[in-house]
Amino acid sequence: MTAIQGARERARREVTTAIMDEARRRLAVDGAAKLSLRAVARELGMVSSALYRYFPSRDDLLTALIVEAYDALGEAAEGALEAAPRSAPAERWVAVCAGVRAWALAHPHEFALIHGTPVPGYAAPPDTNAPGGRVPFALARVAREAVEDGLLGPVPGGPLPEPLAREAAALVAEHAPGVPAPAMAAVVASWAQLVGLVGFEVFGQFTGVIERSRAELFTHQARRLAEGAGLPPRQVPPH
Amino acid sequence: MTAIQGARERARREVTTAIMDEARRRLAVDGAAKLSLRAVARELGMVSSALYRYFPSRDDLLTALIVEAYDALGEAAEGALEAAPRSAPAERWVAVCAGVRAWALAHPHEFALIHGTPVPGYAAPPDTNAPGGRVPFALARVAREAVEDGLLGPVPGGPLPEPLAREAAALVAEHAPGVPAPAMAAVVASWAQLVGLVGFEVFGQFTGVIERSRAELFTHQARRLAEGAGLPPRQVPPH
DNA sequence: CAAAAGCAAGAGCACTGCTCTCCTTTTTGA
DNA sequence: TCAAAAAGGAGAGCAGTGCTCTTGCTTTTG
Repeated sequence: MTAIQGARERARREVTTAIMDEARRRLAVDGAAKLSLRAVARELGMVSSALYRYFPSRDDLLTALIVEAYDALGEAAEGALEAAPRSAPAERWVAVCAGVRAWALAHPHEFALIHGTPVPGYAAPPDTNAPGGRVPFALARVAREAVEDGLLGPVPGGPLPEPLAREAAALVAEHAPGVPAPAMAAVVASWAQLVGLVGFEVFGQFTGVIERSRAELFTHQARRLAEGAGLPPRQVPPH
Repeated sequence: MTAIQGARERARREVTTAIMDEARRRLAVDGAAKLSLRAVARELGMVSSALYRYFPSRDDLLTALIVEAYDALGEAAEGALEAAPRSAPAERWVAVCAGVRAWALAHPHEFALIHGTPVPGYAAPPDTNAPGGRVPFALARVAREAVEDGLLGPVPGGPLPEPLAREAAALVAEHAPGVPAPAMAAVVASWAQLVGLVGFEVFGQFTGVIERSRAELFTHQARRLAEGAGLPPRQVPPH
């Protein structure tokens, strides 16, 4: 009525976010695989066909939710990074890992959306690449800033085999200048292993194996991943 | 006609395995989420309702496929274990990891079935527990036999925090007598991290990051996981 | 050899993603 | 100012889904 730039555009934004809110809610009930456009529309008091004015297909709604989830997870990781003191790289690394874990446990269905089984026939569009890179970037940033501060120690595990050294060097050049290639390889692998640890918790695969000390096991392993990237523990033990 | 124990029972077995074969085939096409009983029945030249004589619901068919996949993966891991010489525990460990990876890459949809997003509203029945434990058991067996042979070195990472030490000790008592608790905790965590590494490859999350040296990265990390469990590399480097 | 059990077929229910046509409301441009 | 254009909503319809129920036929069993 009074708004600049048209009431219609504003209404469109509102309906769009209402759809995504409801979709996120239904995600937690039925899961991504059974996310139903009709159910979302019904809950919103609109007819299913009207929903196609906002999202051309079910997969496009999914894509929007995926991007949103990647961004939320990335924000959790980056937030944990900012909050940790730069002088203790290993603790920063563990903080990022813990941030990822906490977000995933609080949003299991959205975590499943981005790190569970990919929907067959659904190819993640390039829009998801940048937000999907935020967590590994946060890990790489810990390594990069440790290098800048002269806090990166030797990376255990010996020299990298040839093709891996080359690819790691390419990643270093593009995303984390100054970081040694073995540390970069460790960052990438740690990312996958971190998701593995978190996924086991979120998907309940530790049931009956580890029940009461999952947080401890996780932290313990996150610390070891940090070591693997050349980030020494708080005080170097005398050997 | 002539068979002992009835031709009917034999026919039932044949039809059951034909259904599972076709379902596995369709799994590779449409994925677990879109596995359709009707499509399976259609391909087999039967009507959909007839299929319910063999599997009371779609989820029961899924369960049968899950158990089968767990067993196949477990067999791959155990086969790799048997083939590796007992005198080199770290190499055995890496061999088990490589066996898991190879099977997963060869059967991505069946891997997704057991280590992807759990189907909402579907609780894995207890039948899946035993086959699901075969891979971690294989890893634990490497540690256990290394202990028996006096080949298990010190486990890095310092002492376990209290609740974790207790749970790890319980696992040791039940499944791997003689293995130190820190090594057992490392085994369990390695299992999750192994699945994380493999999952990233199978689900394509390394796309655009690591392309040509995934095997090298994987082996490198599997070796580090072995170290984390107290399995020393082939020759201890002089420090 | 009749009764019982097993199995296939088909119709039907309530649901899904998606398309198309109709109609109303809002925005836009001359 | 007012008609043309764009946008959105409603409903019917298509082809597909999991699953149930009834109807017959065939095999097994007592």
